[in-house]
Amino acid sequence: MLQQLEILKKAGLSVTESRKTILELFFSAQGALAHADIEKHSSINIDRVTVYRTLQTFVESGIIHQIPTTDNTILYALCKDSCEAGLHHDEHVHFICVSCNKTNCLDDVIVPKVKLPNGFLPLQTAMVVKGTCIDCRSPHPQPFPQR
Amino acid sequence: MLQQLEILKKAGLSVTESRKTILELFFSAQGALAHADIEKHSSINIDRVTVYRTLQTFVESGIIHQIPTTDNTILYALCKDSCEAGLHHDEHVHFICVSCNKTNCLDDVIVPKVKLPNGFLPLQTAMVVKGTCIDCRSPHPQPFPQR
DNA sequence: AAATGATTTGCAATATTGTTGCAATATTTT
DNA sequence: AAAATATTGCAACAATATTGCAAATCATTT
Repeated sequence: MLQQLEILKKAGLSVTESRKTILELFFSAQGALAHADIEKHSSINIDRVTVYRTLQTFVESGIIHQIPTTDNTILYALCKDSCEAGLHHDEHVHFICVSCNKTNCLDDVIVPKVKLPNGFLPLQTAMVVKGTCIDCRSPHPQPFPQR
Repeated sequence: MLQQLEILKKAGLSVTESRKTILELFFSAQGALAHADIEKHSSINIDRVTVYRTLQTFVESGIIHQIPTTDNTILYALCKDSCEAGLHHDEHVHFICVSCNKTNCLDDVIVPKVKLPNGFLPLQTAMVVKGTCIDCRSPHPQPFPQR
């Protein structure tokens, strides 16, 4: 709660109810969130348009980062420490569980550098692993699949 | 032309005009294609729905593979040799140029293995690099940005 | 604390994108 | 060539995304 406020201020953003609420949701979520997850969240009553604009603002301010997917959605997750506005240092691996459908940031697994052909200049690299997560392999799996 | 026909037959698919046309488009394209690229392609007059279904069929048959993006689209590109139906061996790096917006398969750059935390079981890994491609760094860049 | 100015929000309208059922058509098989 | 199967296009619909603008909220100054 205190933390959220500081994040917004540090990013130079106005502190509004919507932004606080959405930020809080990210903190309490166990994985990455899609636009639809936020919009349809039971305890939230924020206009679709505001959600779109808030997510965009947060990305531009380095508060959250995007995770690419192959299902016409964009997933968003909190940036750890210091992502500068616009330029994200989120060079960690993302894991999408095909069973429970949760997406986790593996913050400790950094994306390895690859050698590109001559002339290709990399700026940012995303790595997304699909598979089965630890919860779904443990003896007590989630009762219901998520998202 | 001959090649396209064989690909369809080998995949056990009916050889139809739509499929031949779309496959041909992939062969003549310089990069990956999104649904919209195909639908809006000048010389093509295929129903939206057919395009959706064709892309889905091609993915399931191992003819094309999907490339995840962070812009609410899915990109598709031809699979090189042997992708089995459903299970793709497209473990190469994809490069999205932030200047001309073309996406290339870097077929020779294979995705490195990463060590995941205990309990995480990987099935498939995607790696997408954003940056500047060789064409846009060369002395004669594309006159107009694409896509 | 109130007034001011700047920013943000929600609504409405619109545009774009994706899905489903079904009849007509095309393809494959016999 | 006819029968059986599969594909296509249309129509209707559903879901998702974008824009302009007035009302409301927030930050700043007094």
